[in-house]
Amino acid sequence: MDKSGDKGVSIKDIAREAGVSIATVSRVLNRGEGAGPEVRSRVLEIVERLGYRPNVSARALSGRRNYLIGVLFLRLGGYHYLGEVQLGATRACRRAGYHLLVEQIESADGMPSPEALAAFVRSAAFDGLILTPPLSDDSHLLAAIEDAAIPYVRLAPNSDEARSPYVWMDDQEAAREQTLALWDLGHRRIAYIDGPAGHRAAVRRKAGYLAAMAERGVSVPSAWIAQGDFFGMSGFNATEALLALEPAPTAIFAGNDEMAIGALAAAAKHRVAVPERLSVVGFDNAPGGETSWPPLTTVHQPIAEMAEAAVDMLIGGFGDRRFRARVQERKLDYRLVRRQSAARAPSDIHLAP
Amino acid sequence: MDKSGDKGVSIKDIAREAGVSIATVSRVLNRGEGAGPEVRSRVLEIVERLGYRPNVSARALSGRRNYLIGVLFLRLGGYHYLGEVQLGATRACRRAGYHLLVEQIESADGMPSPEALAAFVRSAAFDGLILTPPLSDDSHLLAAIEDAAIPYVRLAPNSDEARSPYVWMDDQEAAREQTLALWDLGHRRIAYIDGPAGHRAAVRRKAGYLAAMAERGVSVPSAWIAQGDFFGMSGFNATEALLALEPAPTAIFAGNDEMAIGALAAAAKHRVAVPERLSVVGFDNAPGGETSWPPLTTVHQPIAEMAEAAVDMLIGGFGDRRFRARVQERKLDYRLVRRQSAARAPSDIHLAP
DNA sequence: ATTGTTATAGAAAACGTTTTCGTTCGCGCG
DNA sequence: CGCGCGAACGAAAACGTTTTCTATAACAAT
Repeated sequence: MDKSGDKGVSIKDIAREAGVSIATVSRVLNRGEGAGPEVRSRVLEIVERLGYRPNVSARALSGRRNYLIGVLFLRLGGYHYLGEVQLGATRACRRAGYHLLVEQIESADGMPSPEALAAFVRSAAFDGLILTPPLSDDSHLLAAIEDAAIPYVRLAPNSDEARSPYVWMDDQEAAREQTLALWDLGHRRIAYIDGPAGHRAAVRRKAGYLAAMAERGVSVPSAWIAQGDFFGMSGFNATEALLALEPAPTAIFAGNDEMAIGALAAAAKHRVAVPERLSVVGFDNAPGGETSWPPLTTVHQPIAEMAEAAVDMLIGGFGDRRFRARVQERKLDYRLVRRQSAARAPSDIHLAP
Repeated sequence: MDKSGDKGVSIKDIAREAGVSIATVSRVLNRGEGAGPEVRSRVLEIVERLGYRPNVSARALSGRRNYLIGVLFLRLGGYHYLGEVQLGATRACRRAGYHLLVEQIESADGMPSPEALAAFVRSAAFDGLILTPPLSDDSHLLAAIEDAAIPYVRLAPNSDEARSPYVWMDDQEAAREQTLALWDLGHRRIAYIDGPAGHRAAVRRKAGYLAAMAERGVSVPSAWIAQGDFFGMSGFNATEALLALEPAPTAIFAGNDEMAIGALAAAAKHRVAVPERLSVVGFDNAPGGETSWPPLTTVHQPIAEMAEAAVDMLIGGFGDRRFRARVQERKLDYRLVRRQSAARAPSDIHLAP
């Protein structure tokens, strides 16, 4: 099809064909201006015809931009979050001609070594970085990135909000609403399964739960709050403990869907009917919640959209020298997803006519 | 800490510090030879001390290599596969100093447009590509990649095995074993939920199921084979249909775990006790299978290891001009995971002493 | 008419490597 | 003693861009 040699067509080929210098071609391509309209359209036409694609490496080497955005990810729970972030970020990158490099950090214990993170930050020449929780709050990492002077946007940071632009969702308000919805179904003994300490989502969601309970004048016994880690197994274990309580809670609010699904499994094991005797609700709208039995009532979190917004923010800020200083913030909406794992509290039956 | 200017230390800094030319430094770094032992150790020491990292772009521009490997992924079911592939591939890349670019292809219907794929292949300068199913069998894509002369390794290809190196697992044998295990538990009416047409894993697993049934002299009624698409919901629907059969199957083998979990949900909905009245088994060892109730009997597929092997194969073949021609193949082992969703067939009870 | 200003466009430097091609030097061999 | 040869290393070209600097032309303002 192409009569050219072996490797791709370069800017020189375009310049020769159009009878102009490579500088002109470059100008036309990067900023529309800087060339006469006649020359511009000729160059553009030839670029199209020859299927010219700028060499990323050369471009990176020469100019400031690398057209590369990195996402740092630490696995915590399943891959749903990762997948969605990646989907949204890829979308935004493609739109702007950028590429996405996702690094999944492995760590035996909770946190990866600061050196590993710093090494990664320096290893590739990113134009910008997206940080996902709980990395959004890793101060070593933040320092390393700032040291390298790389612009970054955080997803759902839990602290130091003024430190960088960020994208978030009101986890606390959503959890409050979710709790209140249980209350309105007649539940009074509502237990909560917490996520890992320090994780933003965990902290905020618990705060929302507590706020709702306080609003209704209930003081929450510490036994009602079980510790989890966002993995399904912890939800299972926590629920077994919660069900052994006397009196047992009539509803369990799990900090994320994976734990909620674990809770469902524990209830099934102990033959506690859901939602007849126990209501279970989660948070995230993870895919497993649709095909659990009963299907899970949860909160939809627009993860892909958040990632998309973060990348747009990042790319939009590239011209800006003082990007980091001028902190922007973008808040996205949640949505309650009512399925069948939550229903009226059993004690309510006695009150029925 | 570092007394240097703003941006990183370059090969020139090393050369100056060591009192040699940059050519020498480059030689020392790339092939250990080409310099005297005294000079070599001096250079190495300075590199270490100054924390020098070669600039990827410059290296890419100059040499042949770009130190970049791409993974093409089309979502089918959840993100478990993607996450694991990415984890394994990242590991292998990091070991060899490469970077990984994951592209998640979106598509409304089954397959993405050939143009979109071709554009992606050309867009970034990959040294090599990893293809995951079902993209492993997309002939348009394969042609585009070969046209661009990019080495590639396929994960679990379903056809044209001689076309490129590939990594696989014996899905068929595993499915056969899984089916036989159900047989040995006394099950005779074993139904199967198939994956999407054309998907290698679906095809092979079904073949294994059929082979096992044939081995035991059972002719499988077409009603026992339900059509699914690897998403959980399809397993749910298929199971409702299967349970309505007369006589109903005593065991259901779902082509993947997500569908198996859907099957569990359908059983729960219809109050069919698992595993007492119905056994359900899956395939993949996805995370949701651990926290379902009952925990799912399945087959562990070493996805991360397969991806790791694929990347190693790719990088190992880079020196090799005729990489594609000299087809290698690497087979990894599966492992049956026995949990509690499968047990002796109910009819067996009558045969008990 | 002269000067200043602006738009257009080319020449060339710069980016940080790898690699090719020499040059120098020491040394074994005739 | 002279010659050739290999090892060690430096000079410089090349990779494909972006960007700065400069030159020219066109045109407005004096």
